[in-house]
Amino acid sequence: MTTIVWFRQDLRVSDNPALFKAAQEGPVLPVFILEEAEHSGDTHPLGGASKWWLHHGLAALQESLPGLVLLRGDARVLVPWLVEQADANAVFWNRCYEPHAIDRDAEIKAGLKAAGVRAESFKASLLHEPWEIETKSGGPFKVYSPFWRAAQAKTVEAPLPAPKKIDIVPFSGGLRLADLSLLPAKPNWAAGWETLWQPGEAGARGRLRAFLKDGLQNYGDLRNRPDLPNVSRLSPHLHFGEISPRQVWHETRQHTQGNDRLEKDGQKFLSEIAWREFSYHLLYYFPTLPSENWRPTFDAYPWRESEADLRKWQTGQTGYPIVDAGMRELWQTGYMHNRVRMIVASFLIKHLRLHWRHGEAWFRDTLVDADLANNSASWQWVAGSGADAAPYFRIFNPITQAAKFDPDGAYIRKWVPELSGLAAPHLFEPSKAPSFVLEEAEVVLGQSYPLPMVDHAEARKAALAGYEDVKRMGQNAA
DNA sequence: TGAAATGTTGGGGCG
DNA sequence: ACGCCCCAACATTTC
Repeated sequence: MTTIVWFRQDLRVSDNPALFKAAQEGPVLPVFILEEAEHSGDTHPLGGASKWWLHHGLAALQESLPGLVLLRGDARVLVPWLVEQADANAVFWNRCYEPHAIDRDAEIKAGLKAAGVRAESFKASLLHEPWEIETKSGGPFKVYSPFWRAAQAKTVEAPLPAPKKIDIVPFSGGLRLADLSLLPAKPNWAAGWETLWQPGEAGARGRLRAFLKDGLQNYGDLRNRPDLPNVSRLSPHLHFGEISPRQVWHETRQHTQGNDRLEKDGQKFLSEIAWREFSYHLLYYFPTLPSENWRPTFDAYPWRESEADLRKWQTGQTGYPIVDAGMRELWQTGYMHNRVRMIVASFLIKHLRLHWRHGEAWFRDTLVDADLANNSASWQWVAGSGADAAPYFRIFNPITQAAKFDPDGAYIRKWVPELSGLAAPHLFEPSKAPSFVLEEAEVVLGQSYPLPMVDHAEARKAALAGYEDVKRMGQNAA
């Protein structure tokens, strides 16, 4: 009476409803299937950084679940195949919400049921199912704040413990982790990443606890400071389900209880978790979110195309220190501080007028926390084309943003070391520094560090001018 | 979870 | 003493 537990984006044993229920019922065969884009039909496949994380996340899961079977290929084929091989009578999994995953799971579930095999899916990756939260008139929310209000009115279920005992069925037909080829070969751009990150369930719990203890105080303000350690850095753990939002929710509340100020910071932190929920809500109801403007009027925006400019942005050679610092942090660590994500995204879209899809694709390939819902919702948020998005005319000034949020320049100095000799005000805008200051700092603009690839004031004007087309489109439609 | 342009106010220098 | 101008400093509007 074996139950297959199909792991996907839920690489944990605690608060794992599919695993918990299966373990209660009897013998369990846990499996993870690496799907390649060519058979999954996924138009937004796993990026390189995500693969690195996945490798280590699976390694950690294998330690707590020694019988975890690894397969590679088409889940539509492999799940039924495994059912037959293991003579299983049920398959359990925790739900995913990406459009291609929904289609795939529905098809697999129908096939299993037709074959007389039990198939059950569970809520595990969200506080609330996208369809559990709706407006008074019965539709999806399109604005964050009322969504968050509605979410707060609901109770968040208590997390499940890890199963006391799991009777794991042996299976010999799986692959070794190395056979999944998830790690970069040469060049090994992820060298040293294991000192930055601890993928896996234990790492996730440790990160949450460290954050609550050392980072949560004054989170409301300090979370905007890329030079300080006051963000949780839980995003990759959440993406791969090494910790559940329920666990984060309850542990945060427990930690802050009774301390008014800390409770406020905790609430602010949970509201960021709620942005993740809102993104999933949007993706569920608007499955074209990853590729199409949510506001169709933005189709009229006159985007530029420039491989060379895109490359400068990707490699952190724009000549704007805060932008370059962010892009280099991303490349070197698989992560970027959220405040800086907004700045670099605004720069790509508004200063360079390159389509947000280019940014979405680059982030998806390079972020360890790349997440279809968060990534596409956030890019459209910055572009102004999304639901409850920032207005298009809100254009970040990369110089004042740097001065505001990296006041001492420590973040810039860390990631753009060729500017480390410059003192604070000049560091934000080297091109305006007097020549003797540059000389003193051993900065040669155009050589050791690029000149600004665009002029801020001009770029801003051009971006706003382009927006006129969008407005015109809106008028025509109305 | 902006920035820049424009408008308003009030203190101080000055004839 | 007074009006005038300049211009921070702050507020409001616009993009």
